[in-house]
Amino acid sequence: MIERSHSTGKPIRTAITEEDGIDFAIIELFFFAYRDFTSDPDQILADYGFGRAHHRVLHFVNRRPGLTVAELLDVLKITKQSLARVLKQLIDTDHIVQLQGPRDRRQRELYPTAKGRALALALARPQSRRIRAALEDSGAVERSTIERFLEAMVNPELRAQIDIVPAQTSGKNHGDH
Amino acid sequence: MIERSHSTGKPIRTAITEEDGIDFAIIELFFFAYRDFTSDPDQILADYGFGRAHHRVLHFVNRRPGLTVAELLDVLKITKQSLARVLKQLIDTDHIVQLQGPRDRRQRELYPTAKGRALALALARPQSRRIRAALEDSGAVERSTIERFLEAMVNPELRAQIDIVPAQTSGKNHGDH
DNA sequence: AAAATTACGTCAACAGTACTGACGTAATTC
DNA sequence: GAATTACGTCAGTACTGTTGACGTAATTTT
Repeated sequence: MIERSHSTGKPIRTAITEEDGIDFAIIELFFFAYRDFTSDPDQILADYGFGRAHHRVLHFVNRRPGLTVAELLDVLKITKQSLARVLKQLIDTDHIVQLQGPRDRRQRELYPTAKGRALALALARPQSRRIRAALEDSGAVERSTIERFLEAMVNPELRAQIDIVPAQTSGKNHGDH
Repeated sequence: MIERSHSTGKPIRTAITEEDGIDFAIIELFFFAYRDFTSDPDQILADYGFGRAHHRVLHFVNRRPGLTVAELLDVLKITKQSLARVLKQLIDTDHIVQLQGPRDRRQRELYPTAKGRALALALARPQSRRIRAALEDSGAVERSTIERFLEAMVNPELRAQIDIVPAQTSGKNHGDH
């Protein structure tokens, strides 16, 4: 049973090399780094019965208060139904509130509550700590260096999403009304 | 219905700032970068009816041919049952073969077939291309800089896993027999 | 003003990946 | 000979994601 059934391919016993100039080292490091990067908040989320999806929603609603459901879907690149369940839970648990859009009353603007902001901060804290430590531990690495590299890893068409980050308190849309 | 039921928290209208020294910028960039980084292979995998889990197994079996099931579980940080389905499919489709461990016959050493190696390479190619482009686009960033930063992001206890990477063709264990 | 479109919510059905806990078998170690 | 180990497998469950369809209120087009 363990001996392969005489028609299968032969085992290759040599490790895959950097042949063809493939950068396996960084590919693998990216996997390990992201795995551990997300493990910090995962533990906190478990106490609330939340998952990674809740975290992402909470993060972006705190980063861009007043964004609409459609905008959020675009940033997360998931479907309406996927968002619906998670968003409903966050609203029911009073972490997020919806307000009718002032210009277009069909839209729902999403805002964090004090509770939602506190949780977003609690989730971000260990991640930020890990980043700071990594910057220090890895020697004379400047923050901007990492920032530029990560930004360059993002699809060019989607880089616009990153720049939507609020400079101050302004918010890109309807600060008035 | 859209007006929150008078007992809910008030909306916070200001964006979360870098208050408390939280590095939201890099946190967010890491999310976007990883999302797009994994989207390349995801498209190829879909053609085979495989998912991201298959990719990870295939990657590590190619990187460390001859690793055992237990070692693989340890690297991936998933449970036996999670691995079982995925591994079975990869074996059934002749991407991976199992050989009885020479020292301990209870163990199954995992090896890629030619087919499995080819797929691993095909999946890694676009990711490597993206990394190279990002290194170039982001200016005078050295590969080693990014490598050191990512390594520092990994939990110290788990950094040992990274170093298991074969230097050449050797393999850390039983190259003989 | 009527018709078309848009923004959102929701229902149903399903897939992939992860989990826990339990049990069985062959091989190794005590 | 008994205990332990490595692996496979079964059952049941949870989370996050998918597609497709339908309904409603609000806005835009004609």
